[in-house]
Amino acid sequence: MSTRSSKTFAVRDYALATTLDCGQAFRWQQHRDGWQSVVDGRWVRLRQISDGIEAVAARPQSDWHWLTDYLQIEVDFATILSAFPVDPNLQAAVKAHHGLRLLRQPPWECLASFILSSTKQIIQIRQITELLCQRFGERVESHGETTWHAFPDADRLANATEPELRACRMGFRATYLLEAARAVASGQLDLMQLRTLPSEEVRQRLMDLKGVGEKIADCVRLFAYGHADAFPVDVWVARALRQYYFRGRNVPLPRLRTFAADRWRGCGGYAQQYLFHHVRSQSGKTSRLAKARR
DNA sequence: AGCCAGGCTTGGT
DNA sequence: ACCAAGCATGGC
Repeated sequence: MSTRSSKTFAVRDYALATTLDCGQAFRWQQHRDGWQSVVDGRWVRLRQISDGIEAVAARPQSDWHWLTDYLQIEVDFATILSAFPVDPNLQAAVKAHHGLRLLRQPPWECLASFILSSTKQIIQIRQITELLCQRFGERVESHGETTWHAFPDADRLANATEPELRACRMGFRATYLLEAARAVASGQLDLMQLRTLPSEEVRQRLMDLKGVGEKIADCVRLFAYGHADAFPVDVWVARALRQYYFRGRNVPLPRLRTFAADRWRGCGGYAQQYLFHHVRSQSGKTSRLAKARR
């Protein structure tokens, strides 16, 4: 078995930049032609190359499973698409963002990040997460100038104080994060065990936490546990659904959820990510156009 | 039921 | 330049 600090993964139909920067994970930073972050406590730099992804770690790795699992590079893209019902709107989104993938994130980091995400915009979630990692995460070995920290584990955060967390500018979310950290650290909530439980039960156990509603529970189901049916509905997805399927009518959230569950059956997760990204990037375009016209 | 709770970015004026 | 809106959860 080779142990080198860099490795090339052959993978087709993988839009690395879009995948890392589309609001499912919050710690990826662009660096020249690549992307850097900490995955499961290991610093890594990724770069899109022809027919694959090149990874550089801080030190030699005999086993890259931590990364291949995170990136889900074994997933066959065509299989995902073939599960979608015929749908011009979704087809347009898939065409525009071909190769956008879902990541498989470590459950605690995912849960904590999305607790911090409530009523926050992506850029702010990044800022809060960065502060949290700098102040509470273990320093990790890396290449380059920047210092990197692991995402702080639940034990560490369970021993933090609410004011310390608030100082990371998370506001009222501090109590929710602290409660979640204590539940996980004490073993009262076993995130590993959730892997083995049925979807509905996972959802319920997550929603038992204060600060975790339907949307955030579904984000964790989708991005950490890989539940293909999870369909988190945030403002953007709601906007996309109303625009594409209800002629812009003001359809209430619960109706949108049942609509999505019915339309995509078990495979709404990927559809949701495409709709989310598509409607967001279109919104950016149209507002820039509106500005340019003036 | 409707408002508030951090705070930072974006968009409209 | 300034000001409002957005954000998605729980508590009052």
